[in-house]
Amino acid sequence: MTTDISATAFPAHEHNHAACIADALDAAEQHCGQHGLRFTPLRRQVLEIVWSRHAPIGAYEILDELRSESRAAAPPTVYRALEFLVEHGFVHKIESLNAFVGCDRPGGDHVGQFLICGSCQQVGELDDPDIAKLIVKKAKTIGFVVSHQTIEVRGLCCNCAGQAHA
Amino acid sequence: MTTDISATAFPAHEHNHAACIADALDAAEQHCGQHGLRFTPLRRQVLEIVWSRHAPIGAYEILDELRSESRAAAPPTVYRALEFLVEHGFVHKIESLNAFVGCDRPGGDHVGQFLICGSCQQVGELDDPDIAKLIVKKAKTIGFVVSHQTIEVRGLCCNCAGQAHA
DNA sequence: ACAATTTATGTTATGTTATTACATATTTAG
DNA sequence: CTAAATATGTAATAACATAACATAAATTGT
Repeated sequence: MTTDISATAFPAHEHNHAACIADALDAAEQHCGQHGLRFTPLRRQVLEIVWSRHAPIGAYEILDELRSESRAAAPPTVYRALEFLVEHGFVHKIESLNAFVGCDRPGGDHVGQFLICGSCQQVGELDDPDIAKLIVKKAKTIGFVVSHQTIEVRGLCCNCAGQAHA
Repeated sequence: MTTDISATAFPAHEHNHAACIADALDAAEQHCGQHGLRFTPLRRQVLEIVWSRHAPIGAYEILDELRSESRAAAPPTVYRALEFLVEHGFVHKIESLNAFVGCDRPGGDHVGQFLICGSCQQVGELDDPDIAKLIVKKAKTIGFVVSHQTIEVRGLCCNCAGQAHA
């Protein structure tokens, strides 16, 4: 069993979140530099807003935040920045919430398996090749060829599951 | 490997679709009878519309269809019927499409694993306990307790994958 | 059979999420 | 330094979903 847990998996309450943000921005900046992508001020600003917490944020909340940071913005401003960030793996969309979370592993070719805590709303990301492979294998038994997987799991995170019976 | 393929998995073009619909309506009616649920004319009508094809249908398309069948309807009419149908497992929502597909196995306690063909748009449903169990097991390794899984897979179905290199 | 209650549906309005279309500005390449 | 490509600004609207309240129909207890 080769479980590979992302660094975004349910950090403790007291963790140094400023460092999370800085690391994510640095990783994005580096990736863009290496791949000839333009990490513009707007894109950086939107990514920083997405990373303001480890929980999904909606496009219109990002919009409000941009405006409160006194940048002219309308929905396309946000959706275009998100499109870029999602395309290059800096952000994932949580389909079942119509909201977005940061990802600290640029490149975007991995399968995001999201664990969404119903109590604290935080999202952890499992990037487990065993799960991905099993799905490909099972789909193949009925002749289905997989190109992309959306996996979003509800439940209680390690922090909140413990408190439940406290 | 105990793959359990749903009857809703990519029927051939020539299949008897009227029978699909009839079976689904019968199954729903029977389930409701056995569980004291009210399978009202509206709910039956909406379920029938959802079953009109093996591809997801949006709420507003259902609404249009209802109106064309000369029933007074507004969005809540549709969403309330869908809420009932989803709750009891007659219909699933495809989160990544904001659309709905029929399910022929009432009860609703199974994990729906959806295979969405990018070519013909049809949706097959895999209901594979191995996948579900593996996800629960992997989540547990980081202390996450699973309550519900959303699995939506893109790719090409058995009919369309073959044609690709034709 | 009838009133009380619950459940389902009708109706209007509005909230939320996302895109189209076109103008302007900025960056990159020749 | 111009031309082309890319990114952003702006206005309007499309697509998806729910809130709130009125009415109708079915169920329950008497």
